[in-house]
Amino acid sequence: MAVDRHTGSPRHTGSLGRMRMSQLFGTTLREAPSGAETPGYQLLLRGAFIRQLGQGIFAYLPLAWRVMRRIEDIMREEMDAAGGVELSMPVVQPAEIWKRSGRYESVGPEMARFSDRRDRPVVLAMTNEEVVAMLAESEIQSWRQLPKLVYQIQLKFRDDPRPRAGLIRAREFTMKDAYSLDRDDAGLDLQYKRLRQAYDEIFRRCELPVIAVAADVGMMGGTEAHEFMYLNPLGEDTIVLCDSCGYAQNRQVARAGRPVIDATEQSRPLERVETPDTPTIASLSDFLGIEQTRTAKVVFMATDDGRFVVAVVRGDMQLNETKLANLLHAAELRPMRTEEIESIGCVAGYASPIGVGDRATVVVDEVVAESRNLVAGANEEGWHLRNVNVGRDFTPDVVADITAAEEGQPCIDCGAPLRTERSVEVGNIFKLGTRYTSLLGAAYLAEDGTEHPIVMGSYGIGTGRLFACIAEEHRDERGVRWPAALAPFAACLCVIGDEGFAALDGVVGVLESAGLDVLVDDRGERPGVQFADAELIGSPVLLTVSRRSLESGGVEARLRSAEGRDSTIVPVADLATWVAGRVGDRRLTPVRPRSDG
RNA sequence: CGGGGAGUGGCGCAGCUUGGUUAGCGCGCCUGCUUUGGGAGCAGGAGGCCGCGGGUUCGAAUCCCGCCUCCCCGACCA
Repeated sequence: MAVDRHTGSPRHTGSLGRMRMSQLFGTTLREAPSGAETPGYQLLLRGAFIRQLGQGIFAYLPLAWRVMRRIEDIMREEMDAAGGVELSMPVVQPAEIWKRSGRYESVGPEMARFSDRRDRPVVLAMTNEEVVAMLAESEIQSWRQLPKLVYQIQLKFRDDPRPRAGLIRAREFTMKDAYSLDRDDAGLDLQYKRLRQAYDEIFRRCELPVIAVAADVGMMGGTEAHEFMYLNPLGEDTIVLCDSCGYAQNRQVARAGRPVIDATEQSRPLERVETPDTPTIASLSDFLGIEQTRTAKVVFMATDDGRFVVAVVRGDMQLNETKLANLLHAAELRPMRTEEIESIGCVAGYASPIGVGDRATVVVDEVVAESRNLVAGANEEGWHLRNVNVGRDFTPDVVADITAAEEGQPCIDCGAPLRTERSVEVGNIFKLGTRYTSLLGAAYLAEDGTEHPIVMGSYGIGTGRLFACIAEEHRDERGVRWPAALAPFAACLCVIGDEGFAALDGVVGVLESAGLDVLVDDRGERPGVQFADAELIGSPVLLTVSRRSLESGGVEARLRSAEGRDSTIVPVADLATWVAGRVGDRRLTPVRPRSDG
């Protein structure tokens, strides 16, 4: 068939039309738009996978959408295998249900709120515990109807104060969120464990290396939580790892082994010492010529319900605000303002918990409580106190671990030095318990006729974020190298010259009849342009048909994952087998339901 | 919200300090010819409220004021 590459008329007929490059929507870019600094994000923009429409708001163009659908299909298979059923819950929700759970007030401006035409307050969904609890209330009456696992893949909106790194932290994003409903904690434990396995399998099939770490429950509430972390410096979470025993926790909750403290040291008398110009621990230890471990510092925080908190940690350690907030059952902590600090009789930079009395809650870190004779402020500009001892000089309201684990500190389990890593949270699982179900009245009748609140769990994976992390993980300087199971197409076919176009139908035919999807570059571009775009798009198999390849006996084929550009000639008759053998994971295999345990 | 940076054809940038023809360059785009294995060559074109509004001035992309948007750092964040 003669093919006119220049008139704009259709270049092929029949089923090829589904996968012509000329049909795709979006232009590849030689340079990434300024402002995109994350390397994978740059490649997604250059390859016309995504376009930004506003801060944290993106359009997924056809290439990205094909990848997203494949990711979603993997998630559906694994969620179904874990016993889940898919449903869809509304994005626009009545504010009423969020008021009933108490989160309408507690989550803050991160939740988008507006009014409908009759002035009724509504919100955009940022997660769906309330809706699930309401559905459970209406649908579940008996213990016989439990357990359940429901999930959806659906849009979320969170008005994040600072979106960044493209899709890694967007405001609008899709998320797979799942919710388990059980009779009791034992049932929840079982589903939690099963979902954790399902998540491991999802990330394995997506070829994204993640580790599960124990995490803070945050705004979700509940008793236990794990986050699935992709280790990458562009992440915003710090996790604490022990290479020796496998301890892995989010820094928000991680504990480190305590330093050995000499408990036999005698308490010495309190002593005022003049220390001009020493408002920081560093300047204080320099001035007095003592280790920072011999000092105590005071951090002033206020809770969202207006309580003042004086937190005392050793000078060389950092306050962990999450630990402190959890300890105080506070939704939020903020630093106290200077005038507030003065109002409780303290002087910033030279602060002491001595004399605060009941004007604030005094929380002392365990290490400080056990140490003797520390140097602390004197609540007077330019003065400190030597030999401060907890218990003798002031009485704390609470003694607890409120410091952040640091790189190099001993592991609490095995004592080996801890390591910290930056990471991106791509999924999480929470044991919620009865927090939502009891507030929203979701209960069931047990075998013995007594009523109990349903026990709930919640499980999320950010699909857009997962997509972005995969692009960060699998790339080189020329583009993304998509895992075979996820690539927008199994193969990309570059077509060179009239001879290439003439052979096109036969080549694509054998691939299509083998069930392989091919993106045909029918643009008639020069070879270099086609090669560059094929590598940018990143399908696992790169094919070229041309006079040269045909004279050599077939189609040139190589793998996108290969380092060099060496290719082999594959006869057309063998092509389907060759390609299929190299994208084996791509055709999704049925997943059998897992047995429990 | 605080600190920093940037808005000029689809993308990347220059011009602005020191106001003055028709706002320029590379890539991309359109037409023609030549080309066809790693982002072609030649020729001819199209495309700009120079982010928005106000002000100064005979005259503003350029100077002044206000606002908006985007990016980075921090605060914040399931």
